[in-house]
Amino acid sequence: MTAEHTKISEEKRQLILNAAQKRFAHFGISKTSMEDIAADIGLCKSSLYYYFTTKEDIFKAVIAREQEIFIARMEVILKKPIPAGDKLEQYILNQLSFLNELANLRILNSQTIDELRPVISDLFKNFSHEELRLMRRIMEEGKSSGEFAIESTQKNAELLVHLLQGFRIRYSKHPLDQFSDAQAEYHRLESKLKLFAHVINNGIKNKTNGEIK
Amino acid sequence: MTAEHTKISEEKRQLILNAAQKRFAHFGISKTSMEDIAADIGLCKSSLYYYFTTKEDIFKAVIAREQEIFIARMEVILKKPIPAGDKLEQYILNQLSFLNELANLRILNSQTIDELRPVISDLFKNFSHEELRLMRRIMEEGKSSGEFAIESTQKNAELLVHLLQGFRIRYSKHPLDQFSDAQAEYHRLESKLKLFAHVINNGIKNKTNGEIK
DNA sequence: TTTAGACCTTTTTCGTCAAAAAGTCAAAAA
DNA sequence: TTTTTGACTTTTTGACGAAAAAGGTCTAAA
Repeated sequence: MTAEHTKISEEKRQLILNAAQKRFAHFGISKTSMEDIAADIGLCKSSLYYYFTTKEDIFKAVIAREQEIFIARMEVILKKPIPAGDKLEQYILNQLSFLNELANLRILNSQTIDELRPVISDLFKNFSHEELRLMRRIMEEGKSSGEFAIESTQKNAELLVHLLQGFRIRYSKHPLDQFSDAQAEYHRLESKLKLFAHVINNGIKNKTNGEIK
Repeated sequence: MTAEHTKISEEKRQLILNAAQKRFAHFGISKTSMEDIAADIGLCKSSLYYYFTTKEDIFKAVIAREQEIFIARMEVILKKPIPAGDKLEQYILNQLSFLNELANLRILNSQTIDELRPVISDLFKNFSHEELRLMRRIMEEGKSSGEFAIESTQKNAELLVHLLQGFRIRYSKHPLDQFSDAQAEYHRLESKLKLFAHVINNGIKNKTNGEIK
């Protein structure tokens, strides 16, 4: 019987992931040892192997959890009884929080990427697929309601997802917390995302709804 | 008297840059020695130091030249007697060739980036500034002619440049030549950029011109 | 079911040293 | 005067092996 089946085990798994995530964010993956993680929650190193098979497994779980949280939050948005354009805007604005979390995790740190390229690549592919699924739903909804004037929901969804992913990468190269005032930077980024949502919405909407920024 | 002042010198400088660029593309920066570059054009290593102060200097010059070529090509587009929307589209579509050249140069190779982070950062900042200047000109032109319905030319230009830069980074992570059929991948990317141009154009244009994809 | 300690194996780290590459300079060549 | 060179010094790299650290396994015990 594997550990995940009991409630207690699942809680401890989360504890381990929390500790690992903090360590990873502070020191990076390679500078975080299994002993460190174990010590943080008062366990012996070998106990971690009861819950996870390898260190890489823990890393994957940390990222996957973060991605699942993001996807879940987006699912909530998709279920709201609001126009597709508004959903799109909220989706775009939510990049902000996700961006911060990823940046803190230093997944994008090039050293980390070199070490774990295939792992990250897999996680990224899967996540990308999920994002695309959500975005396509927004597109389909907007198209079938006549709100969006688009031809291919697939292509438009792909474009948007890729733009957002590029945006994330670009901004995680210039992390917010480093230099300038983080708060100000945050607001600047937010207003950029708002403009982005506005332009895109304008760009794919039917010509009936008219106001311009 | 420095070397750049004579015509002969300038030509030799370009020869050196060509040789260096080829080497960098093939073997990466660290695996290219000054001797290699010199030998390629039948010179002695120490002669290179007559034209460039350091190896890093050569690298910077290679990148800068590539960026200048891109900027110059965009300047040509800006001078054409066509609507701002068409200029914008052409600007966006030209990402494609630039992307390939950058990818070939392996600037984005993470090892390289780690070695030369501050250098690249500087070059990137300057280039970013140039791009912004060009994009702002397109925005201003479109706004003053009434073609674009935008409020802040600065903010819209910034948004577009950042989206394009993100797009470039994203796609250079998945280089074209590697796996799948390069030709097919190229066309897919091109059609994505076309859609991008279309959506953006639609998004910022006045409501008078109406056709929808 | 969960944990810890002993244990083994693999990976990193660290020092050292020789080779390679970067960079300097005065003199020669054009 | 501009350009090139070879001899030179300084700095960086890569290989090697020993020691330390970290990853991972297993059994006994709580």
